[in-house]
Amino acid sequence: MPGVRPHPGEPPDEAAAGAVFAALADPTRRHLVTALAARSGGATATGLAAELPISRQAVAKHLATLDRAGLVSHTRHGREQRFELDPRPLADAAAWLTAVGAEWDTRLADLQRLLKG
Amino acid sequence: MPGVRPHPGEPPDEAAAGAVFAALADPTRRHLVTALAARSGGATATGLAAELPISRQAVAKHLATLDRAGLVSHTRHGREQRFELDPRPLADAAAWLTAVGAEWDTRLADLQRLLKG
DNA sequence: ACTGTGTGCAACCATTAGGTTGCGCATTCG
DNA sequence: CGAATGCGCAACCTAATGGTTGCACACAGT
Repeated sequence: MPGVRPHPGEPPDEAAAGAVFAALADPTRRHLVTALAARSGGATATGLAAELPISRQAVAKHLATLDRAGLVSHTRHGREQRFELDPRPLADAAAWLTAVGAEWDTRLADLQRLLKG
Repeated sequence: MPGVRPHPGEPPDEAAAGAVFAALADPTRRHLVTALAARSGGATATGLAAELPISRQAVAKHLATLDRAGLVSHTRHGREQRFELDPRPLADAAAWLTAVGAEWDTRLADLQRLLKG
């Protein structure tokens, strides 16, 4: 199961997490990610653009952004290029989130322990 | 433990997750979030700006952005305004990530089951 | 009462981001 | 071969973003 399984022991990769957050900051990109998550066979830029109100080139740009964040892998198949989701960086982002939440929780616990005596 | 504890049963809040991703897309904002996670007492804009290479107003803008995303709560204390981390929206973002990862995993499993049998 | 410190508001600036159109090239299909 | 389809590249436009400076106002401490 290569999906999202954050492991508390590993220090969160700030750079990778930041790249993922930046990539997922755009609603269109989030839609593309969910669309790719539902198509295990992968999809083409034109195919994805067909179900969106924007042009193919805009989709291609978004896919390039997702590629730079490591969230997508592209394979040339004849004259068409299929994009497939790579969920591994999602784990880095999830790890960052849980790390911050955990830090907060421990700080809060420290504070309460301090107040109680 | 009010921190990050994603619950698979609940459908992920797309809007909240998107707001969190957009908020955390900026490295300065991520730094502010981690800094606030380490200070359970909260911090002021000027205090946070002191340990950053940018102006107080820039920090204030970032804090306002984090506030809009629900990641921070501000309380006026005399003439100074203290900002405190609110980690709850982080759970929405984490839930979104795990949901996408889980979707991908099941799609992949379906595909492999299809190929094998 | 006066001075200093912390905020808030506004104008302004440069860069990035999301999107479009147009064109040229390669590959598949009739 | 010729037509159509899918991509990639480049130029361009607009709006948003991250940052700055300047100023006015409120509250604290002496």
